[in-house]
Amino acid sequence: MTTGVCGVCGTKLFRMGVTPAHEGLEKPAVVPTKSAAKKAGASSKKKVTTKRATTKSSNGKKVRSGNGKPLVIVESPAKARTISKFLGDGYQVLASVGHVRDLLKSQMSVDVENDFTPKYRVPNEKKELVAEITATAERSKKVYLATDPDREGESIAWHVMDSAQMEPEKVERVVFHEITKEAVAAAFAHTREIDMDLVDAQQARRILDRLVGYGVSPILWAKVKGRLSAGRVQSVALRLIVEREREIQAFVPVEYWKISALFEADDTKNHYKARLFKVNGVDPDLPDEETTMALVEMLNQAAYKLDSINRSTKSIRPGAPFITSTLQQEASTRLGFLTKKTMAVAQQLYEGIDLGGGDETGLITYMRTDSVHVSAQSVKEAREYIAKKYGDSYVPDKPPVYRTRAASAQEAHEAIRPTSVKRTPESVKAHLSGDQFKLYKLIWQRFIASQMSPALIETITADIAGKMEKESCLFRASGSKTVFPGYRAVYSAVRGEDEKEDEDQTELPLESLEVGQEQRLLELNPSQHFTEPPPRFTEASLIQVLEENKIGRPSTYSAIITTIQARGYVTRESKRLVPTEIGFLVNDLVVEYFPSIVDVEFTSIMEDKLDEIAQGDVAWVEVIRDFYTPFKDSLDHAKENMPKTKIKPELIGRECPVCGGDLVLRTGRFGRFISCSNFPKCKYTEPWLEKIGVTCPECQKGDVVEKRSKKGRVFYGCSRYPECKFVSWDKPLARACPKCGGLLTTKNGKQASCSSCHSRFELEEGVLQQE
DNA sequence: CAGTGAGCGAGCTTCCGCTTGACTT
Repeated sequence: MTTGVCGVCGTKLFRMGVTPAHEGLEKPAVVPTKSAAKKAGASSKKKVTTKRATTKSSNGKKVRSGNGKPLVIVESPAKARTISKFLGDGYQVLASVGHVRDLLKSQMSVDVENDFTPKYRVPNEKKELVAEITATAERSKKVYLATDPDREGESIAWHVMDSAQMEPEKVERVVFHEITKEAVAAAFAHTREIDMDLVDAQQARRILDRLVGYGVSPILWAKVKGRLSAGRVQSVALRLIVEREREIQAFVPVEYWKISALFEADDTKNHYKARLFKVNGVDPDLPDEETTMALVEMLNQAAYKLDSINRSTKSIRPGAPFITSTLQQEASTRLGFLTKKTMAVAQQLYEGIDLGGGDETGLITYMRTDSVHVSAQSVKEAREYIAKKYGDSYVPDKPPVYRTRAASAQEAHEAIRPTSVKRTPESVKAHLSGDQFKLYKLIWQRFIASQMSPALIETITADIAGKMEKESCLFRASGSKTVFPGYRAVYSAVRGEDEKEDEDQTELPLESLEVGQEQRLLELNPSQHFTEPPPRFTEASLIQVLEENKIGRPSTYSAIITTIQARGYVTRESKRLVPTEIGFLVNDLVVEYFPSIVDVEFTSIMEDKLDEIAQGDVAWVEVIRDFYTPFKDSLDHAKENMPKTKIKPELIGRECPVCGGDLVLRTGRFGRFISCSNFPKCKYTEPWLEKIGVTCPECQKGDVVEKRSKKGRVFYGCSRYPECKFVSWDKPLARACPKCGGLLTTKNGKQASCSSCHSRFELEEGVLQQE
C-alpha cells in the first residue's frame, strides 16, 4: 500500500538527496522505507559522515570506496551516472555492466543427472568488478539492487548478491520503470526482496538454451564440420531464411494483364485516370495478350456514364514511439542503416553527447526495449511543444494510448524517445555526426508524431459504368487529398505505407463530376504484368518476424544476424539475406532431427512455462525435465542416424582447361582459390580474384582486386599483376576525386580521401556525399 | 603490399541475454 507517509517522505527525502551538499549532509543517508525501516531500524537514521569518500571507482583503481554509504547497483554505467546525480553524494552507485556470472563456457555446466544443477562462474573479465562490488558492499550498511525490472534483471540482482557474498539482511531490491527523479524516489520508498520465482524462470531459460545449443552443436561438428552451431533462436532465424529462399526458387511467375483508361467528362476539359475494375460484375480475368486485346476491342465500343461517387474521410493515426525492432525497421528503410549500425549510433546518443557545456547529455532513452510506454512527463512536454509549434488542433484531446505488441514484452524500459523534446534535431545538429543526427531526428520526429492528432485524408472513388452489346464493365477512379496533416506535419508517411500502392491514383477533377453524367473514353492502356515471388528478408524484416513470434530479445536481435552470418549460413546480397549451401544443409538436418526446437511455436510455449515458473505455479526443474526427456532421445537418435555429410565445394561454372573437369572454389592457407574438382588427379589451380568493381587507375585495363598479404592483411592490387604493379592498402573507389580527378580511397568505408590532392569526403554506404 | 595453396590430424569449436570497453588485425 502506498501510504501518505511513504509517498510524502520518499519525495521529500529524495529532494534533499539532489540539493546542494550542505542540506543533504544533515539528512539521513538512507531513504527510510517501510521494509528498510523495519529491518534496518535505527541505522537508517544515522547521519552521513562529512568525510569525502575517496571514490572514483569503476576505473579499475583499487580504491577504498563506500565509507559506509549505501551501495546501489544498476546494470548500465550510463544509468549509474544518471542515478548518481539524482541520489547525490550520500550514495555509492556501481554498474554490474550486464550479467556478472554465467554458466561456465567451456563445458555443458548443467548436471542433467542431478536435477540439472547449473555450474555458474564469474568470467575472468568480470572478476575485478565483482571484487570491487564485494569490497564496497562489505563496507556499506545497505545495498540496493536496482537492476532492470525484468526476468534478466532479477537474475542479475541475485547473481550479484550471491557472487559478491552480500549479507541478505542488508540487501533490498529496488525497481523503477523510468529514470526520473520522481520515479527513482518512489522506487526507493517501496523496496522488496529478490523474487526467487522470477530468478528461477530466468535460470530455466538459461539452462534450456544451454542444453539445446551445447547439445545440438557438437552433433553438427561430428556430422558436418567444426565451428557450426545450432540454437533455439538462431536455428529458427536460419529456417525462416531458408524456407523463404525455397519459396522463391519454387515460384513460377504468372502472367496477367491490367487495363487502365483515360476518361473525360462531357462538359469539362479535365481528364482523369481509371482502372478496369469489374467485367460483368466480377474481377477481370486477363491471363494473356489475346484475351486482353479482345476485351480492349469491346471496351472501345462501349458507352460510359458515371455510376456512383463515394467520398469518405479517413483518419490515420500515428505509429507508436519506437521500440528496438521498429527503430531498426525504420532506420533500415528510411536511412539505409544496418541493424548493427543503428544500435551503435543509438548507443552513442544514449550514453551522451557533449552539447558544448563540457558535460555529456544523454539525448535518448534506453535503446534496447520492447515497451511502447512513455513517461507522463515526456507526454506533457511533447503536448506543450506541439501546441506551441503547430497549434492546438494538432494536440489530441487525450494522449494516444499505445499497446505493446510483443506479448512477451517485459516492460523494463520506456519506449525509445528523446530525453527532452526541447532538444530539437536542429538545435543539437552542430554537435552530432551525420549518422547521429539522422537517427536522432528520426527518433525525435517519431515521438513527437506519436503524441499528435491523426491525419485526415479525404478519398473519392468514382465508378464509371460501361455498356456494351451484351456485356457490362466498371472502371474505378480514385483520388485522395490531405484535409488535415496532423502528425504528418512532423513524420511523413513512406510511400505506399498505408494506402495500397496504386499507380492509378489521380488528381481530383473527380470533385466536379456528377452521377449520371456521360463520360468520354479517351484512351485504353493495357499492360502486361507478372506475379512476383515473396521478397528475401532484410535484417530488419527478419527481426520483425522473430519479434512477432517472441523469438529473441531487443538486446540480441542484431547479434542473431551476426551469428548466422559468422557461421557461414547466410550472406548478404545488396542488403538481403541469402542462405548459403551450408545454410541449406544445416537447416535441413536440424529441421529433420530436431523439429520441435525449430518450430516457431517452441519459444512461445517455453515462454508460457517460464511465466508459470515466475508465478510460482511450477518448479523450474520440472519444466526442464519435461523438456529434456524427449530432447535427450532426439539427441541420441541424431548421433546414431544423422548422415555424415560432406560439403560440396562451390562450382564456379567453368571447365578445367587441362582435363575438362568442373572448376571449384576452395579455401586454403591464403584464402580462396580456384582448383579442379579432379584433384589430386588434376593439379590445375588459378587464383580467385575478388573484384571490387573498380578499374585499375594505373593501367585502366585490369580490375582492382582484393588480396591478402602473407601476414593476412588485406590489400588491393591490379588483376593484371605482374604486368601491372598497382597496389594500395586503402580501398580504391570507383569515383574520381571531384576536386582534382585523382584516385579516391577509403580506409573504413566512412571517409574517403584523395591520394593526390588529399581532400577528404564523407561516405554514406560507400557513396560519396558532397561536403 | 604478391603467384602459393588442398590430402594428414589433435584439439578446438557451441547456446541466449544482459551490458560495454580493450583489444589486435
